Amino acid sequence: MGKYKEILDHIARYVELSEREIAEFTSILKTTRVKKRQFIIQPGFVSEYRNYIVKGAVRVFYLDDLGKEHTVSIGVEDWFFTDFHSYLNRTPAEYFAEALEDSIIIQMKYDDVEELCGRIHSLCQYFRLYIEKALSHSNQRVITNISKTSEERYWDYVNTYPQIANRVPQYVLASYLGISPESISRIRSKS
Amino acid sequence: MGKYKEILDHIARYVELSEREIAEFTSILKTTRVKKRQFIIQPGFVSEYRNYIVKGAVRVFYLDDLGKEHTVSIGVEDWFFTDFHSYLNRTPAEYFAEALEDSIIIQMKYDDVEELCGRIHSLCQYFRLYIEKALSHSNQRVITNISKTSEERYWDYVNTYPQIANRVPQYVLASYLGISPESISRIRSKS
DNA sequence: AAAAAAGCTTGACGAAGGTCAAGCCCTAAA
DNA sequence: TTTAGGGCTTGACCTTCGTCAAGCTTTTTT
Repeated sequence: MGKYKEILDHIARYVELSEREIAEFTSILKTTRVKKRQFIIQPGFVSEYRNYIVKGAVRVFYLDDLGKEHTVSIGVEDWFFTDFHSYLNRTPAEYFAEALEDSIIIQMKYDDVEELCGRIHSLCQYFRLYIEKALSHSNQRVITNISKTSEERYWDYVNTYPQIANRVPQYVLASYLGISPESISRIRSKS
Repeated sequence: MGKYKEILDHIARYVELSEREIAEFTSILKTTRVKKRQFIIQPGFVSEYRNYIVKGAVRVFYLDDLGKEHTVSIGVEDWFFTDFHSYLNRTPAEYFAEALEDSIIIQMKYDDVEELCGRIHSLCQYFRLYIEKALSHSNQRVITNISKTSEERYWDYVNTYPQIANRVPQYVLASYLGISPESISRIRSKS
């Protein structure tokens, strides 16, 4: 079971699973390798899985009517991602998920997760606690977006996630923060 | 138990609770009445409760360094609100929650909710499912904020929540959408 | 190693929307 | 019914930031 060490450690930070529960949980997992620039989720197809990044980096983005990209999330090791709306409602995705590097991800199907959460209380607890944190984080992002200037948002991000900011292309960061790449360039050149 | 009908109906849309579980759950609930303009959460104090609105309207907002208000959420009947970060971490709140009308809210304490979620599987399921939906919604709001113009955001909101838009002051809606009240006024006068 | 693709920078320009200030309107209290 | 306060509107102005275009640098591919 060494191959699922990372995700099991992640869960262990929230709840304790028995040997039997671990076995049941890992039985629904599937490891997938993707190459840089490969899509894991595409509009039109249902986002069947919750995806956990073991190694690499992935961004989720929305392509608007004018062809502009808007990044929903940037994930590296130990992050989950999916098109949540598509995943929860089994409707076609509206977002792309694209590997920014060659990556290894662990995937778990909606039906399997729901079935296990229905049977295993501690797993249900884990997902509840994890998602609550994610929600608090998402709320914070909304407020940051409407209350701070571009420059503040940029430096906040770079200071909070310096390793991610160095790792992803600047235009990805720009579309995550809602700033044009040119403006990011100008902000950087000021100092 | 007629007094908890609304919130129990809300839960019943996600999971089924036994008589005994309903009794345990309602035992941790407390009903509070607040007057218009009264604060339910204030910066500096821990947001102890998850709050459910039975009747009335409440907004949660952040006051920035320059004294500008930024609305995190606008809730009416059948909505939950809290300062999630404060509630989850038992740290002082950063947001205000203010009654926009005389309101009736149901409150449940963090410790009580956690204790019950640890014991009652279906309640844990309920919160998990509800929060997952809230997260998907919050993600959507982030994307709307960075990808649409002020005018689009305004009309989207008014079309999606016409009854809320009519019920709350325009400056509240403005600070929710990240637009100045003057601009909202101009957008409206165009048509 | 050469060619192509992807990403970053800089400048000129313009539009969207914020700020400030004044006045109006409506509700609720005296 | 008058007055005060809260909320909304309108105008003038100005700042921020996005767009377009061109050139440069770095990375990837053949």
